Amino acid sequence: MKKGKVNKRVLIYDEEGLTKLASKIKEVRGNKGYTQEDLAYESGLSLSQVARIETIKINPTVSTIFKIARTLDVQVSDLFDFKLSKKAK
Amino acid sequence: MKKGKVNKRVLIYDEEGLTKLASKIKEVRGNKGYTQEDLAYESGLSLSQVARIETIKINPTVSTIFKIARTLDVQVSDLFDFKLSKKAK
DNA sequence: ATTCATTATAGCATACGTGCTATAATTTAA
DNA sequence: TTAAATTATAGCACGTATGCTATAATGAAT
Repeated sequence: MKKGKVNKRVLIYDEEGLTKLASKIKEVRGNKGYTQEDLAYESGLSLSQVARIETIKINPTVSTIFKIARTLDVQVSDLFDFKLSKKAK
Repeated sequence: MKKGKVNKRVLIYDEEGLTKLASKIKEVRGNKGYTQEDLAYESGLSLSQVARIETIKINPTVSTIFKIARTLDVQVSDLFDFKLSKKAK
């Protein structure tokens, strides 16, 4: 055991889902002819945040995704229109 | 794009979307015969977190929703199967 | 009313999501 | 190539999502 802190928190970071979500957002944004800056400005999000989401650097909150969906004028479910692999049991 | 207008820091908390998401999760969880504790245990989330989501106390991250979807064995898009009102422009 | 199960609330510590400002890297246009 | 547009990265401050532990409220069962 390492010295110092012991209880390291297991972080919730679903790489598969975040990767697929990022692809969806990029896809829809591109299809609408929006730049990251367009999306950021119209949604009220920061440009850095949009970039971080699309490059899978963070695990955004659902309200952030709601803002993106509203701005891109798609259903939220459209941004989650992919399948996750089954969890291990 | 448009510049010169500073983005005001606004709390990101989409009450409408979070309320509908909470309803969906409760609905699906109930239909599967899961208690909050079942869902928490199997997903690896804390019971308090599940309760906070269902009572709309927090704005969860998407990875948290991915865990719930996997545990309830539904598509993520099923948990977002609702419409948001159009954004004001 | 009394148990039992389930759901909701509360306080704390800590990791991290987010906005902001800058800068770098990459892509596109000329 | 050069310049411009677009995307990506980085560090900081602040608020919050999350786990944990515990307790309280609610509901169901008759």
